[in-house]
Amino acid sequence: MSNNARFAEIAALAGDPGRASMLNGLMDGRALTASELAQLAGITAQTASSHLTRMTEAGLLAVEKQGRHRYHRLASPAVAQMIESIMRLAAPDVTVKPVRTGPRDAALRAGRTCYDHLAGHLGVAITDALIDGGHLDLGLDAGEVTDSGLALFDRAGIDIEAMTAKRGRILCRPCLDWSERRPHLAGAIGAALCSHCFDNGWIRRIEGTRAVSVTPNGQRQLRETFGVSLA
Amino acid sequence: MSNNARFAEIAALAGDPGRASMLNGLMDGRALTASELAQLAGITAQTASSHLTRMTEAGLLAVEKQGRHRYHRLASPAVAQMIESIMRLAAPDVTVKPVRTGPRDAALRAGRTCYDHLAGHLGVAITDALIDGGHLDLGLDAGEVTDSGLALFDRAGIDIEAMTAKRGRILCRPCLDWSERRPHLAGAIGAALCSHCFDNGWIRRIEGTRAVSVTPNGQRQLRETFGVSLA
DNA sequence: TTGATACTTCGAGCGTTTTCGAAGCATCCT
DNA sequence: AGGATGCTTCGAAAACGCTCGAAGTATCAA
Repeated sequence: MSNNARFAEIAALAGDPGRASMLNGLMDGRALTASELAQLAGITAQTASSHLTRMTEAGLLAVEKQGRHRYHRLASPAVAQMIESIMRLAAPDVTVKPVRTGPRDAALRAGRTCYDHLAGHLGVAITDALIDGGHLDLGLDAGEVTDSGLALFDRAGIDIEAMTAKRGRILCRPCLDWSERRPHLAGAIGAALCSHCFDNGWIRRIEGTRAVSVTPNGQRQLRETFGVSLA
Repeated sequence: MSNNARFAEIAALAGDPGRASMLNGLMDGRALTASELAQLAGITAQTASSHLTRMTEAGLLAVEKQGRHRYHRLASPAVAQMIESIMRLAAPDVTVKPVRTGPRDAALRAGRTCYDHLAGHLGVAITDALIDGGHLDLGLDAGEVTDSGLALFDRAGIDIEAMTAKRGRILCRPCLDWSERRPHLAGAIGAALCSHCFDNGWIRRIEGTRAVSVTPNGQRQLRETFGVSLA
Protein backbone atom coordinates (compact mmCIF):
# COMPACT_ATOMS: atom_id res chain seq x y z
CA MET A 1 0.00 0.00 0.00
CA SER A 2 1.31 3.42 -0.91
CA ASN A 3 2.26 5.90 1.73
CA ASN A 4 -0.59 8.18 0.82
CA ALA A 5 -3.14 5.39 0.96
CA ARG A 6 -2.00 4.47 4.44
CA PHE A 7 -2.25 8.10 5.47
CA ALA A 8 -5.80 8.29 4.18
CA GLU A 9 -6.70 5.00 5.81
CA ILE A 10 -5.51 6.12 9.23
CA ALA A 11 -7.28 9.46 8.96
CA ALA A 12 -10.45 7.83 7.65
CA LEU A 13 -10.47 5.50 10.63
CA ALA A 14 -10.52 8.50 12.93
CA GLY A 15 -13.09 10.11 10.68
CA ASP A 16 -16.14 8.07 11.60
CA PRO A 17 -18.26 9.44 14.47
CA GLY A 18 -18.47 6.09 16.22
CA ARG A 19 -14.77 5.38 15.99
CA ALA A 20 -13.97 8.97 16.93
CA SER A 21 -16.00 8.54 20.12
CA MET A 22 -14.10 5.41 20.99
CA LEU A 23 -10.71 6.98 20.34
CA ASN A 24 -11.60 9.96 22.45
CA GLY A 25 -12.88 7.65 25.13
CA LEU A 26 -9.50 5.96 25.21
CA MET A 27 -7.68 9.27 25.48
CA ASP A 28 -7.48 8.86 29.23
CA GLY A 29 -4.95 6.10 28.69
CA ARG A 30 -7.11 3.40 30.24
CA ALA A 31 -8.05 0.17 28.50
CA LEU A 32 -11.78 -0.35 27.99
CA THR A 33 -13.78 -3.39 26.97
CA ALA A 34 -15.58 -3.64 23.64
CA SER A 35 -18.97 -3.30 25.32
CA GLU A 36 -17.97 -0.19 27.20
CA LEU A 37 -16.71 1.38 24.02
CA ALA A 38 -19.86 0.39 22.16
CA GLN A 39 -22.03 2.03 24.78
CA LEU A 40 -19.81 5.08 24.81
CA ALA A 41 -20.17 5.47 21.07
CA GLY A 42 -23.86 4.69 21.09
CA ILE A 43 -23.65 1.76 18.70
CA THR A 44 -24.33 -1.96 18.91
CA ALA A 45 -21.70 -4.47 19.94
CA GLN A 46 -21.44 -5.89 16.41
CA THR A 47 -20.69 -2.53 14.89
CA ALA A 48 -18.21 -1.70 17.61
CA SER A 49 -16.48 -5.03 17.17
CA SER A 50 -15.93 -4.40 13.49
CA HIS A 51 -14.59 -0.91 14.17
CA LEU A 52 -12.26 -2.15 16.87
CA THR A 53 -10.91 -4.90 14.66
CA ARG A 54 -10.13 -2.45 11.91
CA MET A 55 -8.45 0.04 14.21
CA THR A 56 -6.39 -2.69 15.79
CA GLU A 57 -5.30 -4.03 12.42
CA ALA A 58 -4.28 -0.53 11.37
CA GLY A 59 -2.09 -0.22 14.45
CA LEU A 60 -4.15 2.42 16.19
CA LEU A 61 -5.25 0.22 19.06
CA ALA A 62 -3.72 -2.55 21.07
CA VAL A 63 -5.89 -5.22 22.58
CA GLU A 64 -5.39 -7.46 25.54
CA LYS A 65 -7.49 -10.53 26.05
CA GLN A 66 -8.54 -11.26 29.59
CA GLY A 67 -11.03 -14.03 29.98
CA ARG A 68 -14.10 -13.19 28.00
CA HIS A 69 -13.25 -9.52 28.05
CA ARG A 70 -11.12 -7.70 25.55
CA TYR A 71 -9.40 -4.61 26.77
CA HIS A 72 -8.67 -2.05 24.12
CA ARG A 73 -6.25 0.85 24.51
CA LEU A 74 -4.41 3.29 22.29
CA ALA A 75 -1.46 1.49 20.73
CA SER A 76 1.10 4.18 21.50
CA PRO A 77 1.65 7.78 22.63
CA ALA A 78 1.98 8.62 18.94
CA VAL A 79 -1.67 7.71 18.46
CA ALA A 80 -2.61 9.89 21.41
CA GLN A 81 -0.69 12.76 19.89
CA MET A 82 -2.48 12.36 16.60
CA ILE A 83 -5.85 12.47 18.35
CA GLU A 84 -4.68 15.47 20.33
CA SER A 85 -3.65 17.30 17.18
CA ILE A 86 -7.00 16.64 15.53
CA MET A 87 -8.84 17.70 18.66
CA ARG A 88 -6.93 20.94 18.70
CA LEU A 89 -8.32 21.79 15.27
CA ALA A 90 -11.77 20.52 16.14
CA ALA A 91 -12.10 22.45 19.40
CA PRO A 92 -14.57 25.28 19.12
CA ASP A 93 -12.91 28.65 19.46
CA VAL A 94 -14.09 29.75 22.87
CA THR A 95 -13.34 33.39 22.17
CA VAL A 96 -15.70 33.46 19.22
CA LYS A 97 -18.46 31.26 20.51
CA PRO A 98 -18.98 31.04 24.26
CA VAL A 99 -20.68 27.67 24.01
CA ARG A 100 -23.37 26.57 26.38
CA THR A 101 -21.68 24.18 28.71
CA GLY A 102 -23.52 21.44 30.53
CA PRO A 103 -22.35 20.06 33.89
CA ARG A 104 -20.60 17.23 32.09
CA ASP A 105 -18.67 19.63 29.92
CA ALA A 106 -17.96 21.85 32.92
CA ALA A 107 -16.32 18.94 34.74
CA LEU A 108 -14.15 18.24 31.72
CA ARG A 109 -13.08 21.84 31.50
CA ALA A 110 -12.26 21.93 35.20
CA GLY A 111 -9.86 19.04 35.00
CA ARG A 112 -9.25 15.96 32.88
CA THR A 113 -6.56 13.61 31.73
CA CYS A 114 -5.07 13.98 28.28
CA TYR A 115 -3.76 10.45 27.63
CA ASP A 116 -1.09 10.45 30.34
CA HIS A 117 -1.03 13.96 31.74
CA LEU A 118 -3.37 16.55 33.20
CA ALA A 119 -5.33 19.09 31.20
CA GLY A 120 -8.16 21.54 31.62
CA HIS A 121 -8.19 24.28 34.21
CA LEU A 122 -6.36 22.00 36.61
CA GLY A 123 -3.55 21.20 34.19
CA VAL A 124 -3.10 24.82 33.23
CA ALA A 125 -3.19 25.98 36.85
CA ILE A 126 -0.45 23.56 37.86
CA THR A 127 1.62 24.57 34.86
CA ASP A 128 1.17 28.26 35.65
CA ALA A 129 2.14 27.73 39.26
CA LEU A 130 5.31 25.92 38.21
CA ILE A 131 6.21 28.74 35.85
CA ASP A 132 5.44 31.44 38.40
CA GLY A 133 7.56 29.66 40.96
CA GLY A 134 10.48 29.53 38.56
CA HIS A 135 10.37 25.76 38.43
CA LEU A 136 9.48 25.52 34.80
CA ASP A 137 10.44 27.36 31.66
CA LEU A 138 7.92 26.99 28.91
CA GLY A 139 8.28 28.22 25.35
CA LEU A 140 5.88 27.80 22.47
CA ASP A 141 7.38 24.58 21.26
CA ALA A 142 9.18 23.20 24.25
CA GLY A 143 9.86 23.50 27.94
CA GLU A 144 12.50 22.83 30.53
CA VAL A 145 12.47 22.06 34.23
CA THR A 146 14.82 24.42 36.06
CA ASP A 147 17.20 23.43 38.85
CA SER A 148 14.69 24.81 41.31
CA GLY A 149 11.99 22.67 39.74
CA LEU A 150 14.23 19.65 39.88
CA ALA A 151 14.65 20.15 43.59
CA LEU A 152 10.93 20.67 44.05
CA PHE A 153 10.01 17.46 42.27
CA ASP A 154 12.66 15.67 44.22
CA ARG A 155 11.22 16.91 47.52
CA ALA A 156 7.75 15.87 46.39
CA GLY A 157 9.04 12.38 45.75
CA ILE A 158 8.82 12.51 41.99
CA ASP A 159 11.99 11.09 40.55
CA ILE A 160 12.37 12.81 37.24
CA GLU A 161 16.02 12.17 36.60
CA ALA A 162 15.48 8.45 36.67
CA MET A 163 13.06 8.67 33.77
CA THR A 164 15.25 10.64 31.42
CA ALA A 165 18.33 9.33 29.74
CA LYS A 166 19.70 12.86 29.53
CA ARG A 167 21.91 13.91 32.38
CA GLY A 168 21.60 17.65 32.61
CA ARG A 169 18.64 18.96 30.67
CA ILE A 170 15.16 17.98 31.71
CA LEU A 171 13.20 18.92 28.65
CA CYS A 172 9.51 18.56 28.23
CA ARG A 173 6.65 19.17 25.87
CA PRO A 174 3.91 21.77 26.13
CA CYS A 175 0.46 20.75 24.95
CA LEU A 176 -2.09 23.31 23.87
CA ASP A 177 -5.21 22.92 25.96
CA TRP A 178 -8.35 22.91 23.82
CA SER A 179 -10.58 24.25 26.55
CA GLU A 180 -8.22 26.78 28.09
CA ARG A 181 -6.44 27.63 24.86
CA ARG A 182 -3.21 27.82 26.79
CA PRO A 183 -0.34 25.38 27.13
CA HIS A 184 -0.13 22.81 29.89
CA LEU A 185 2.64 20.44 30.84
CA ALA A 186 2.85 17.24 28.80
CA GLY A 187 5.50 14.68 27.98
CA ALA A 188 7.21 12.37 30.43
CA ILE A 189 7.21 14.93 33.23
CA GLY A 190 3.55 15.72 32.77
CA ALA A 191 2.84 12.00 32.91
CA ALA A 192 4.89 11.54 36.08
CA LEU A 193 3.13 14.44 37.78
CA CYS A 194 -0.26 13.05 36.78
CA SER A 195 0.36 9.58 38.16
CA HIS A 196 1.76 11.13 41.32
CA CYS A 197 -1.51 13.01 41.80
CA PHE A 198 -3.51 9.81 41.30
CA ASP A 199 -1.24 7.68 43.48
CA ASN A 200 -1.44 10.06 46.40
CA GLY A 201 -5.18 10.53 46.14
CA TRP A 202 -4.91 14.18 45.18
CA ILE A 203 -7.25 13.67 42.28
CA ARG A 204 -9.87 11.10 41.44
CA ARG A 205 -11.40 10.13 38.13
CA ILE A 206 -15.06 10.95 37.68
CA GLU A 207 -16.67 7.65 36.83
CA GLY A 208 -16.85 6.87 33.14
CA THR A 209 -15.32 10.08 31.89
CA ARG A 210 -11.95 11.63 31.31
CA ALA A 211 -12.78 14.27 33.90
CA VAL A 212 -11.01 14.28 37.24
CA SER A 213 -11.91 15.98 40.49
CA VAL A 214 -9.46 17.34 43.02
CA THR A 215 -9.91 15.93 46.52
CA PRO A 216 -9.83 18.29 49.52
CA ASN A 217 -6.48 16.83 50.48
CA GLY A 218 -5.26 17.19 46.93
CA GLN A 219 -6.28 20.80 46.91
CA ARG A 220 -4.24 21.44 50.05
CA GLN A 221 -1.24 19.46 48.85
CA LEU A 222 -1.19 21.11 45.47
CA ARG A 223 -1.27 24.51 47.13
CA GLU A 224 1.40 23.71 49.68
CA THR A 225 3.73 21.77 47.44
CA PHE A 226 3.40 23.55 44.13
CA GLY A 227 1.69 26.79 45.05
CA VAL A 228 -1.33 25.98 42.92
CA SER A 229 -4.42 28.08 43.56
CA LEU A 230 -7.54 26.63 42.00
CA ALA A 231 -9.99 29.44 41.39
CA MET B 1 -22.18 20.70 16.05
CA SER B 2 -20.87 18.57 18.88
CA ASN B 3 -17.21 18.40 19.61
CA ASN B 4 -17.00 14.79 18.59
CA ALA B 5 -18.75 15.44 15.29
CA ARG B 6 -16.27 18.17 14.47
CA PHE B 7 -13.43 15.84 15.37
CA ALA B 8 -14.79 13.19 13.03
CA GLU B 9 -15.40 15.72 10.29
CA ILE B 10 -11.81 16.99 10.39
CA ALA B 11 -10.38 13.49 10.41
CA ALA B 12 -12.73 12.36 7.65
CA LEU B 13 -11.59 15.24 5.49
CA ALA B 14 -8.03 14.02 5.80
CA GLY B 15 -9.25 10.48 5.21
CA ASP B 16 -9.99 10.64 1.50
CA PRO B 17 -7.09 9.63 -0.77
CA GLY B 18 -7.54 12.64 -3.03
CA ARG B 19 -7.71 15.11 -0.19
CA ALA B 20 -4.85 13.38 1.58
CA SER B 21 -2.69 13.86 -1.51
CA MET B 22 -3.49 17.53 -1.58
CA LEU B 23 -2.80 18.03 2.10
CA ASN B 24 0.52 16.25 1.77
CA GLY B 25 1.30 18.31 -1.29
CA LEU B 26 0.78 21.44 0.75
CA MET B 27 3.07 20.20 3.51
CA ASP B 28 5.94 22.15 2.00
CA GLY B 29 4.26 25.33 3.17
CA ARG B 30 3.77 26.71 -0.32
CA ALA B 31 0.43 27.78 -1.75
CA LEU B 32 -0.66 25.83 -4.82
CA THR B 33 -3.42 26.47 -7.33
CA ALA B 34 -6.48 24.28 -7.62
CA SER B 35 -5.25 22.81 -10.92
CA GLU B 36 -1.87 21.94 -9.53
CA LEU B 37 -3.51 20.20 -6.60
CA ALA B 38 -5.91 18.37 -8.88
CA GLN B 39 -3.06 17.04 -10.99
CA LEU B 40 -1.11 16.11 -7.89
CA ALA B 41 -4.02 14.08 -6.57
CA GLY B 42 -4.82 12.56 -9.95
CA ILE B 43 -8.40 13.81 -10.04
CA THR B 44 -10.35 16.18 -12.24
CA ALA B 45 -10.62 19.89 -11.57
CA GLN B 46 -14.29 19.63 -10.60
CA THR B 47 -13.63 17.02 -7.98
CA ALA B 48 -10.67 18.93 -6.62
CA SER B 49 -12.69 22.09 -6.43
CA SER B 50 -15.32 20.46 -4.30
CA HIS B 51 -12.70 18.98 -1.99
CA LEU B 52 -10.90 22.27 -1.65
CA THR B 53 -14.09 24.11 -0.82
CA ARG B 54 -14.92 21.65 1.92
CA MET B 55 -11.45 21.76 3.44
CA THR B 56 -11.44 25.54 3.37
CA GLU B 57 -14.85 25.73 5.03
CA ALA B 58 -13.64 23.37 7.74
CA GLY B 59 -10.69 25.64 8.44
CA LEU B 60 -8.02 23.29 7.20
CA LEU B 61 -6.99 25.42 4.26
CA ALA B 62 -6.71 29.11 3.56
CA VAL B 63 -7.19 30.43 0.08
CA GLU B 64 -5.92 33.55 -1.60
CA LYS B 65 -7.40 34.77 -4.81
CA GLN B 66 -4.96 36.18 -7.32
CA GLY B 67 -6.45 36.94 -10.70
CA ARG B 68 -7.95 33.78 -12.09
CA HIS B 69 -5.78 31.63 -9.85
CA ARG B 70 -6.66 30.49 -6.38
CA TYR B 71 -3.75 29.74 -4.16
CA HIS B 72 -4.46 27.22 -1.46
CA ARG B 73 -2.28 26.66 1.57
CA LEU B 74 -2.54 25.03 4.97
CA ALA B 75 -4.48 27.33 7.26
CA SER B 76 -2.06 27.14 10.17
CA PRO B 77 0.93 25.33 11.64
CA ALA B 78 -1.59 23.40 13.72
CA VAL B 79 -2.91 21.80 10.54
CA ALA B 80 0.62 20.91 9.50
CA GLN B 81 1.20 19.31 12.86
CA MET B 82 -1.92 17.23 12.54
CA ILE B 83 -0.82 16.01 9.12
CA GLU B 84 2.62 15.32 10.52
CA SER B 85 1.17 13.28 13.37
CA ILE B 86 -0.93 11.19 11.00
CA MET B 87 2.03 10.71 8.67
CA ARG B 88 4.09 9.44 11.56
CA LEU B 89 1.60 6.63 12.12
CA ALA B 90 1.22 5.97 8.42
CA ALA B 91 4.92 5.77 7.63
CA PRO B 92 6.00 2.27 6.78
CA ASP B 93 8.39 0.87 9.34
CA VAL B 94 11.65 0.86 7.43
CA THR B 95 13.21 -1.68 9.72
CA VAL B 96 10.58 -4.27 8.95
CA LYS B 97 10.08 -3.64 5.30
CA PRO B 98 13.00 -2.20 3.35
CA VAL B 99 10.74 -0.82 0.64
CA ARG B 100 11.84 -0.51 -2.93
CA THR B 101 12.54 3.16 -3.42
CA GLY B 102 12.28 4.85 -6.76
CA PRO B 103 14.37 7.91 -7.67
CA ARG B 104 11.49 10.14 -6.63
CA ASP B 105 11.30 8.57 -3.22
CA ALA B 106 15.08 8.62 -2.90
CA ALA B 107 15.12 12.38 -3.44
CA LEU B 108 12.49 12.81 -0.73
CA ARG B 109 14.46 10.72 1.68
CA ALA B 110 17.62 12.66 0.94
CA GLY B 111 16.11 16.00 1.81
CA ARG B 112 12.71 17.67 1.91
CA THR B 113 10.75 20.37 3.64
CA CYS B 114 8.32 19.49 6.38
CA TYR B 115 5.95 22.48 6.29
CA ASP B 116 8.44 25.10 7.40
CA HIS B 117 11.59 23.19 8.33
CA LEU B 118 13.98 20.64 6.88
CA ALA B 119 13.53 16.88 7.08
CA GLY B 120 14.93 13.72 5.58
CA HIS B 121 18.59 12.82 5.64
CA LEU B 122 19.48 16.49 5.28
CA GLY B 123 17.36 17.60 8.22
CA VAL B 124 18.66 14.85 10.45
CA ALA B 125 22.28 15.48 9.40
CA ILE B 126 22.04 19.16 10.29
CA THR B 127 20.41 18.34 13.59
CA ASP B 128 23.05 15.75 14.40
CA ALA B 129 25.83 18.20 13.55
CA LEU B 130 24.32 20.81 15.86
CA ILE B 131 24.08 18.31 18.68
CA ASP B 132 27.61 17.00 18.12
CA GLY B 133 28.93 20.55 18.13
CA GLY B 134 27.24 21.24 21.44
CA HIS B 135 24.98 23.83 19.88
CA LEU B 136 21.78 22.00 20.49
CA ASP B 137 20.36 19.89 23.26
CA LEU B 138 17.59 17.59 22.13
CA GLY B 139 15.42 15.42 24.32
CA LEU B 140 12.54 13.21 23.32
CA ASP B 141 9.90 15.85 23.73
CA ALA B 142 11.80 19.08 23.46
CA GLY B 143 15.07 20.78 22.68
CA GLU B 144 17.12 23.82 23.55
CA VAL B 145 19.70 25.90 21.76
CA THR B 146 22.80 26.28 23.91
CA ASP B 147 24.81 29.49 24.36
CA SER B 148 27.31 28.13 21.90
CA GLY B 149 24.51 27.51 19.43
CA LEU B 150 23.17 30.99 19.99
CA ALA B 151 26.55 32.43 19.06
CA LEU B 152 26.79 30.16 16.05
CA PHE B 153 23.42 31.20 14.67
CA ASP B 154 24.32 34.81 15.35
CA ARG B 155 27.57 34.48 13.35
CA ALA B 156 25.64 32.83 10.53
CA GLY B 157 23.30 35.80 10.41
CA ILE B 158 20.26 34.02 11.78
CA ASP B 159 18.65 36.21 14.39
CA ILE B 160 16.96 33.79 16.72
CA GLU B 161 16.51 36.03 19.71
CA ALA B 162 14.38 38.42 17.71
CA MET B 163 11.88 35.69 16.98
CA THR B 164 11.31 34.53 20.51
CA ALA B 165 9.53 36.47 23.19
CA LYS B 166 11.44 34.56 25.83
CA ARG B 167 14.56 36.25 27.09
CA GLY B 168 16.86 33.48 28.16
CA ARG B 169 15.75 30.07 26.99
CA ILE B 170 15.67 29.29 23.31
CA LEU B 171 13.49 26.25 23.26
CA CYS B 172 12.51 24.25 20.24
CA ARG B 173 10.58 21.24 19.09
CA PRO B 174 11.95 17.96 17.78
CA CYS B 175 10.01 16.29 14.98
CA LEU B 176 10.27 12.57 14.35
CA ASP B 177 11.40 12.01 10.79
CA TRP B 178 9.28 9.37 9.04
CA SER B 179 12.03 8.31 6.66
CA GLU B 180 14.98 8.45 9.03
CA ARG B 181 13.03 7.45 12.14
CA ARG B 182 15.09 9.93 14.11
CA PRO B 183 14.32 13.44 15.34
CA HIS B 184 15.15 16.54 13.40
CA LEU B 185 14.93 20.20 14.33
CA ALA B 186 11.46 21.76 14.00
CA GLY B 187 9.65 24.73 15.47
CA ALA B 188 10.56 28.36 14.98
CA ILE B 189 14.30 27.69 14.92
CA GLY B 190 13.95 24.91 12.40
CA ALA B 191 11.89 27.24 10.25
CA ALA B 192 14.46 30.03 10.49
CA LEU B 193 17.26 27.68 9.57
CA CYS B 194 15.28 26.37 6.61
CA SER B 195 14.53 29.79 5.17
CA HIS B 196 18.15 30.77 5.70
CA CYS B 197 19.23 27.83 3.58
CA PHE B 198 16.78 28.79 0.83
CA ASP B 199 17.62 32.50 0.97
CA ASN B 200 21.33 31.91 0.62
CA GLY B 201 20.96 29.39 -2.17
CA TRP B 202 22.26 26.51 -0.10
CA ILE B 203 19.33 24.36 -1.06
CA ARG B 204 16.91 24.39 -3.95
CA ARG B 205 13.49 22.86 -4.30
CA ILE B 206 13.18 20.04 -6.82
CA GLU B 207 10.43 21.17 -9.15
CA GLY B 208 6.96 20.09 -8.15
CA THR B 209 7.90 18.11 -5.07
CA ARG B 210 8.68 18.61 -1.42
CA ALA B 211 12.19 17.34 -2.09
CA VAL B 212 15.14 19.72 -1.93
CA SER B 213 18.65 19.36 -3.28
CA VAL B 214 21.76 20.80 -1.70
CA THR B 215 23.77 23.03 -4.03
CA PRO B 216 27.57 22.64 -4.19
CA ASN B 217 27.90 25.96 -2.41
CA GLY B 218 25.35 24.89 0.16
CA GLN B 219 27.26 21.70 0.80
CA ARG B 220 30.41 23.68 1.49
CA GLN B 221 28.66 26.28 3.62
CA LEU B 222 26.82 23.69 5.68
CA ARG B 223 30.10 21.92 6.34
CA GLU B 224 32.03 25.05 7.18
CA THR B 225 29.36 26.79 9.22
CA PHE B 226 27.63 23.94 10.99
CA GLY B 227 30.00 21.04 10.51
CA VAL B 228 27.44 19.07 8.55
CA SER B 229 28.82 16.12 6.60
CA LEU B 230 26.37 14.77 4.05
CA ALA B 231 27.20 11.14 3.39
C1' DT C 1 -24.06 -29.83 31.55
C1' DT C 2 -26.69 -25.90 31.09
C1' DG C 3 -27.30 -21.20 30.71
C1' DA C 4 -25.47 -16.60 30.67
C1' DT C 5 -22.16 -13.22 29.15
C1' DA C 6 -18.69 -11.16 25.98
C1' DC C 7 -17.49 -10.85 21.67
C1' DT C 8 -17.10 -11.98 16.54
C1' DT C 9 -18.64 -13.22 11.82
C1' DC C 10 -21.84 -13.06 8.08
C1' DG C 11 -24.96 -10.88 5.09
C1' DA C 12 -28.13 -7.70 3.38
C1' DG C 13 -30.05 -3.04 3.50
C1' DC C 14 -29.32 1.63 2.90
C1' DG C 15 -27.73 6.21 3.29
C1' DT C 16 -23.54 8.94 2.17
C1' DT C 17 -19.93 10.27 -0.55
C1' DT C 18 -17.27 10.39 -4.44
C1' DT C 19 -16.80 11.14 -9.08
C1' DC C 20 -17.01 13.34 -13.47
C1' DG C 21 -19.60 15.22 -17.74
C1' DA C 22 -21.78 19.32 -18.93
C1' DA C 23 -22.51 23.93 -18.36
C1' DG C 24 -21.56 28.47 -16.30
C1' DC C 25 -18.79 32.38 -14.44
C1' DA C 26 -14.56 35.12 -13.92
C1' DT C 27 -10.23 36.62 -15.55
C1' DC C 28 -6.59 37.21 -18.71
C1' DC C 29 -4.51 37.84 -23.36
C1' DT C 30 -4.33 39.71 -27.97
C1' DA D 1 -14.56 41.84 -28.81
C1' DG D 2 -13.26 37.04 -29.05
C1' DG D 3 -11.00 33.15 -27.44
C1' DA D 4 -8.44 30.70 -23.97
C1' DT D 5 -7.64 29.51 -19.22
C1' DG D 6 -8.82 28.68 -14.28
C1' DC D 7 -12.21 27.49 -11.46
C1' DT D 8 -17.01 26.50 -9.73
C1' DT D 9 -21.81 24.69 -9.82
C1' DC D 10 -25.15 21.22 -11.03
C1' DG D 11 -26.83 16.72 -11.56
C1' DA D 12 -26.86 11.86 -11.83
C1' DA D 13 -24.59 7.47 -11.69
C1' DA D 14 -21.69 4.48 -9.18
C1' DA D 15 -19.18 2.97 -5.24
C1' DC D 16 -18.33 2.73 -0.76
C1' DG D 17 -18.81 1.93 4.08
C1' DC D 18 -21.80 1.99 8.06
C1' DT D 19 -25.21 -0.49 10.52
C1' DC D 20 -27.61 -4.08 12.72
C1' DG D 21 -30.23 -8.73 12.86
C1' DA D 22 -29.08 -13.40 13.05
C1' DA D 23 -26.10 -16.83 14.06
C1' DG D 24 -21.67 -18.60 15.79
C1' DT D 25 -17.52 -19.07 19.10
C1' DA D 26 -15.26 -18.53 23.55
C1' DT D 27 -15.37 -18.01 28.45
C1' DC D 28 -17.41 -18.12 32.89
C1' DA D 29 -20.55 -19.60 36.61
C1' DA D 30 -23.18 -22.98 39.00
